[in-house]
Amino acid sequence: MMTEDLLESYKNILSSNNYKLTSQRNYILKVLIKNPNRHFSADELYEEVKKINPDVGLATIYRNLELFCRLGIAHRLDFDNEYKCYELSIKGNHHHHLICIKCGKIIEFNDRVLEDFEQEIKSFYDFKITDHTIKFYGICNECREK
Amino acid sequence: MMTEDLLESYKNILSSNNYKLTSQRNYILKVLIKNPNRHFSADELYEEVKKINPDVGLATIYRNLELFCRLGIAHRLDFDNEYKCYELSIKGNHHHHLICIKCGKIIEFNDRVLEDFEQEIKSFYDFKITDHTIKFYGICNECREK
DNA sequence: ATCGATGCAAACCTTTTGCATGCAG
DNA sequence: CTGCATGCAAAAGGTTTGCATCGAT
Repeated sequence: MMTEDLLESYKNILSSNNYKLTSQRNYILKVLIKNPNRHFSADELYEEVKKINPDVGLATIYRNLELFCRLGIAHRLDFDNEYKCYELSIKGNHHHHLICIKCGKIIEFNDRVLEDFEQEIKSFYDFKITDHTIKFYGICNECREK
Repeated sequence: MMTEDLLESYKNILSSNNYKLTSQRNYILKVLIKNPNRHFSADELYEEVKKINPDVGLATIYRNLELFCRLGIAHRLDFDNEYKCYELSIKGNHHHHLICIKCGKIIEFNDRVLEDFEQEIKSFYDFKITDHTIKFYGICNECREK
């Protein structure tokens, strides 16, 4: 999907849910779309958006990240951080993380092996799974060589 | 393993690493051992320990939770909370979580199916895995019936 | 014109830190 | 005794909120 189409689809989600298309929301979405692999803290996103529009408020970033999560446009990532991180929920971009416990580097990987496992859990625990996250902790190749 | 043995083994870890066996550490360990299935925030643990010894300080709880994690006695859980949660690292108690997105209930489950998958990741990404966490989000049976 | 969205600053909440005192080894 | 551990209070850091104003519809 092109980035313009992505932006349009997110705008559609906003307006069809009766949220206004403000310039701030536009800027925030553009920054998120331009950096699909980045895990943004509210403050990092704030710094990026300020480069385009220096008058944004940090509170607006927080309020909209929360809104985007509620609308499924973005989602929170739970790392060991002291702060919350977010990324866009792009279909087909489902992935998980390898987290190096030495340098903190995060490697993304895709998986397709968990579907059988999910089915087992679903029947055993009577729990309808809608999403999952997997994190592997370990030592990356660079840290091992040091 | 009996709870007394557990307590002793944790005390051994502390003293063999030259940390003192203070009454506060003793109380904290006892509360954690008495509630092996509970995910404690620092404040919740503080409240429990205060029931035994009303003079503990919250800072002591924080300092010791951090210490216990460094020594492998406990570990952090990364849920969607605003605060950090901890639980004991009991051998043989490795488990993962089903998290209901409606009521927030957390169901623990064991897994033994990921070993092949880990091996694949290890060779493909050249990443030495030492630990992993899996979280499945969904709707539990009770919430589905409502 | 209306009412939601924003910017700013203050408030909030969890976690960390500095410092004097206490106590385990 | 010695130095780590503690309690207290203050500080820090991220996030939320109140309120007046702005601007999308």
